[in-house]
Amino acid sequence: MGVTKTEIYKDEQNKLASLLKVLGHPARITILQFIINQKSCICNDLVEELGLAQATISQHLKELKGIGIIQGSIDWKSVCYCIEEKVWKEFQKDFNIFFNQDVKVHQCC
Amino acid sequence: MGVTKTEIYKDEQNKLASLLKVLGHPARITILQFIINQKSCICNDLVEELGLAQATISQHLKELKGIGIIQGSIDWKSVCYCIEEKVWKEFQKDFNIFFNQDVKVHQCC
DNA sequence: ATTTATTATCGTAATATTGCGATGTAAATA
DNA sequence: TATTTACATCGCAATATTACGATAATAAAT
Repeated sequence: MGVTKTEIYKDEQNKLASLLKVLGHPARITILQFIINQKSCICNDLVEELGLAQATISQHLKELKGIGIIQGSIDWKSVCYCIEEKVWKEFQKDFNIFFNQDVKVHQCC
Repeated sequence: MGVTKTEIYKDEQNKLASLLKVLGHPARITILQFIINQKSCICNDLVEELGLAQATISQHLKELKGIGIIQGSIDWKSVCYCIEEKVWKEFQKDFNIFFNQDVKVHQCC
């Protein structure tokens, strides 16, 4: 075993879970914050900032690109990574639908 | 290797990431939704609803309890799982701080 | 054409997660 | 006391993730 049984869930649940999973790593949270804070969006700067190997940063960037939340465009001789606003806003919406639900307490609690 | 280097990140980043990681599984999303929807909060009902083994459900519930988002109290001869409202609201706050940031686009994008 | 700079990918070792059956535990019931 | 009910925990096999060094790949500079 060891494989998540995605087929037993609704698409919506699988989608939300996979977004949260990608965001559920401190390196990727840090990368996103660094990009958002406008300090820079160059891969090498992230390597210096985080102190992880370049291969590792590249791998994390790939996962973030995979969910579409960032996008890389060639700028001079580097790649500039930016937040993909449209996708970011979709995520906000998905998260809000889930987290801003009315949470009622049961009788037994 | 294979170990996340948590020591290189800020506590805040590690905390947010670990919350998101726990939520980043479709079974746990489904369990939360099921509890929220008031249908039931008994472990056995979740076993039937999701179609996973009882041991597996129990494990997922343990992880959710671990971040404090749910709480189990003994009700008759079962355990009633409920959303821990205070923690849920803290999470909402943490997530909103992160996701509702102003996202500006760089010059190069 | 060669070198340099920047990023991506490959292969691998260490570790973590997922899911399950088997077993343990605790309380209610017969 | 023995049995049943409802969960929790253990131990395991399969798979996934994390991080890294080495090595492409690409484009600019020399």
